[in-house]
Amino acid sequence: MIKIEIDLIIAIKEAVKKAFPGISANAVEGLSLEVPKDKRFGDFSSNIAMRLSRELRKAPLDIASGIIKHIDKSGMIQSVKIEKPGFINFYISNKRVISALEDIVKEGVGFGSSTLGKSKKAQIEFVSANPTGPLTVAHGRQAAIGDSLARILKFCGYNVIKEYYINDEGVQIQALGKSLKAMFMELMNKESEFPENGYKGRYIYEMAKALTLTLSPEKGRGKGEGLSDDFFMEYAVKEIMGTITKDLENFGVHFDVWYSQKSLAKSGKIEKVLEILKDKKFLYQKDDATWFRSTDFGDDKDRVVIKNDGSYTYVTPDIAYHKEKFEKGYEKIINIWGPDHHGYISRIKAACQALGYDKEKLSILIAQLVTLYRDGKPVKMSTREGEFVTLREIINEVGRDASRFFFIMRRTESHLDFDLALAKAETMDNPVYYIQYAHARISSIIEFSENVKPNLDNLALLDKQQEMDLIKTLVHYPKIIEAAAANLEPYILLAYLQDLAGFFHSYYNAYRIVTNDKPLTEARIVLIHAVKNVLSSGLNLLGVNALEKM
RNA sequence: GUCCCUGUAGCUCAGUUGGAUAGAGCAACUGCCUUCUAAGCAGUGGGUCGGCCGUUCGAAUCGGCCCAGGGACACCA
Repeated sequence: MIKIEIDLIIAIKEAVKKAFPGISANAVEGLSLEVPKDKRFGDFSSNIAMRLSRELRKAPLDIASGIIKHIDKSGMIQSVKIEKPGFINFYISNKRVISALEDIVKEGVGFGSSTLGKSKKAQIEFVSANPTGPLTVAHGRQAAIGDSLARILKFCGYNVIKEYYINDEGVQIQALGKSLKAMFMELMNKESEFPENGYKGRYIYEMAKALTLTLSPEKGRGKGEGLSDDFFMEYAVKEIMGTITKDLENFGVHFDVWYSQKSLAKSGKIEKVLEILKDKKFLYQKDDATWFRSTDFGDDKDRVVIKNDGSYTYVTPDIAYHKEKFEKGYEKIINIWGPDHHGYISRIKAACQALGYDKEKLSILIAQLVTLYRDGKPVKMSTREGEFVTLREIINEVGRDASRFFFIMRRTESHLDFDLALAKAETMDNPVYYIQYAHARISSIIEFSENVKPNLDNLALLDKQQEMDLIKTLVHYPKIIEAAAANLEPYILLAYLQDLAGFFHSYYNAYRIVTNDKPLTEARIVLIHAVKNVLSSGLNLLGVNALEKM
């Protein structure tokens, strides 16, 4: 909560106690203010009068007028008005707004950051794409959201670890190895058999082609004899993980931990977690398989953890993996999954509860589908068939900034239409440039006025409507950051930056920053510096560059 | 069939967790560059918040029942 708000709430609480001495203590506890959508209703609004109506058995309007009699209107408050049903609306004085700007300037680049997270350990696992092919648009969205979220949480004082879970074993990986082998054999004019669930993408061909060059006949295995399935499998995983890592780095996404499922399997942790579940009586045998009683925790049906052939299902290692997350002491565990994993939420949460962990610490976000539009038509995709648009292609086509921005533009759980032409357009249609342009414009003005020093002494000269709007918007930045963190939604920040940029463009067109009036210019330069700082801070949290020139 | 998500302006979407006359961008139309970046600004038009009922001071928001679209319902990963 921001300082003005805290001061206001204290003032209201005192006024309520003075106006209605007999009021119960908890009536004013947890009192919060609202920022009205419409400026006409003031800078902050309170519904306390309506809330107290029942307890006091009085009309909200009467309660409101009783309260405002006891509110000190000197200093921070310009005026207080009562509106129809019983709202009390507060209009903050210019003086108080300007002192808020002073505080913002003094905080500098740290403005907006907080210690809300209290250095608690947080882990965010995202992308975690199977190494069976290149990253696609869908992964791009998860990468952009996850990385931005990590930055925001860090800004809020969390100790954040970004983790990628590598699914480097299992049926799909075997199919990948076999696909590569088949392609390699074909290129060597040897008999080959393409697996039923094989991967047909162009990247398979390219890997096979590269192998034909590196595996020389002199080494005695050039024709493919003696090359095991495992060899091809490991080779393919290594290669693909290499390109995935590179793509992510190019996208500005850096992971702290790469967690291999294979290593998890080798560690014996899967057997251990099964033992624990068994001891707790959450496992039973049926049809030669071992089942987990996930229905005890609200899942639709029980789940198989050991198949009748003795192998594990997909969830089994994942249960062990999640146990480890809790064991490592993370207070906030965030997973970002694709929509196809929707059904797994309840079973993973069930497993965590069965193991005795607090499921509230685990947030599983589903990053909904991305529909790519090219020339107004949706682009169809299928990984198996090799028909897909890769993240790399998107970055090459529209650039890193625009792609990150577009991926974050909508709520995580809502479908996203990604229009390639729009993202690429360097015109006013494109919202990325709108924000970057505001930042570049400010840089340009600052450069133009390099002989003018920002001067805090003259801030009282700021009295224009647009100036107050700008400062009030800046004041809300910390609240926005908190909201984005609390809701795990970076788009809240993005929308705010659009607003802020809008207020700046408006101001810029209404008034000149640099004039012959030196004190006024000094004050305005202070203001635009503050705007620039917040724009750059916010863009940075989204992983988008704040450009000095455009 | 069961469960989950979605339904708000011509299009793409917000709506501060129940607040006031429901907003933004795009598209359409009208203006603004001899002065700090026109990738910008100012303005106009555009709505049965899918429908009905309920909860209360107050509902796009909460509950129930319908309608429409999408997704998930493996001893696949």
